[in-house]
Amino acid sequence: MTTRIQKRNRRKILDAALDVFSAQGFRGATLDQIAAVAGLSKPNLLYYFDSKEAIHRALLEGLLEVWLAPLRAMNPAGDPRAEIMAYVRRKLQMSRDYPRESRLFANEVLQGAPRLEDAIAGDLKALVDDKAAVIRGWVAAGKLAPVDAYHLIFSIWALTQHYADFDAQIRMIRGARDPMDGAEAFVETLFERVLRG
Amino acid sequence: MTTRIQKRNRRKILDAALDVFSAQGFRGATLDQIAAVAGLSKPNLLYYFDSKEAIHRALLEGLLEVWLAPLRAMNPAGDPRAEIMAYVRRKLQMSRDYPRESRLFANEVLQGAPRLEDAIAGDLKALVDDKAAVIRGWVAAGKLAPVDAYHLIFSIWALTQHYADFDAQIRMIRGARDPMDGAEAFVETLFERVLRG
DNA sequence: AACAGACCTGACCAACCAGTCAAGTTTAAA
DNA sequence: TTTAAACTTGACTGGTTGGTCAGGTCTGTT
Repeated sequence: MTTRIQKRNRRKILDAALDVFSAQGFRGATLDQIAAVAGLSKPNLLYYFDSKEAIHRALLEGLLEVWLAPLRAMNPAGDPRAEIMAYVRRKLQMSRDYPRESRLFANEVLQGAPRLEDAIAGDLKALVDDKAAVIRGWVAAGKLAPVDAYHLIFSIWALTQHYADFDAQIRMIRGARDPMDGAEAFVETLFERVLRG
Repeated sequence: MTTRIQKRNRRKILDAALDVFSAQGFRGATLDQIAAVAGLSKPNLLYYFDSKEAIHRALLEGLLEVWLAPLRAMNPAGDPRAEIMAYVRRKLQMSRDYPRESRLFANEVLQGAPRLEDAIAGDLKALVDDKAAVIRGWVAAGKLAPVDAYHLIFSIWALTQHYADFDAQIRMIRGARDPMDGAEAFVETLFERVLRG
């Protein structure tokens, strides 16, 4: 049974942890920082979660489904180009709406994904293999320009997540402008040309 | 005056530091780890470098020029499409040859580029602004399909560096295969289609 | 109001980590 | 071979950090 207070505080902790972990990485983040952002004391954090690891694990677990949802939504029965473009658009929207989540994953993967190995080698790989097969099917049926399915997926990840993950760099280069200004149009045009063949 | 031993040990330290910093980030790396990889004692590291910061700074300084070289080599007097494709190829080659360097930068930028602010807002921005102007010139002269210069450059970075930075993820999904197998062909085809208009 | 359980915290601890230092060993030039 | 400078290190220090705990306060139920 979870109380009203538990719900509120767990949410506060996870939100603060997302702030700090995504900006500093697991090792760089401290419980004191997370506690300060959450507006709670450090021992109180550890009243709700067993350890720093446990907070991080809870974050990743909660996020994984959200993160995979856009790819999962790709419909094998739909129009190939429309389905892929819809996926691209959903991913771009996620970079805009959830940059912290993107950076949390990026930090993790960049450092060898020690805490995501099971999820990536399991669920994620299965999903990608599945959707890659769908794309290969579309190509084989002549409904799509010939394209390597895995690299197509990787390139969608690379382009969409770049805007969230390298936000600091883009800001410094583009100045005050919204870092994603024009990004959607560019990326969509790019993939349209790729899929047109 | 630098002795033979100084030269060898500084090189050993920087190579070990590149290993450790690129895999763990600045905060995650410890001098003990770097010392162990370098095969030297921790006090000995600090005999050659003033601090952990100083090692990191030396790495970044040494790398920046190498990192910017491919873009710098883009020749305004050359053939637009050939110049851009040559840049793409050089960047891909760097992802393959220097993945640790790519991850070192990625770690840094991901965490807000605190130690690279000057370099990014200075040299890098100036170079990108310059080359973006060149690309806009090519477009204006009708020598290149209309394309946003900044986003074109960002997309080249995103796609090429993704293979180095997210290597762990790609390995887990693609298994034993070389993570970059087919990447060159895919990325080159992609940009050829983008530039063809 | 009284009670039980949930919630919260100051003070503390052990491990870790960057950096110091005094005292050694090695190197190379004379 | 001598010698001075260059190099190396075990032992240490002070600060940080994840985590504990005893004892407190708050909350909701009867």
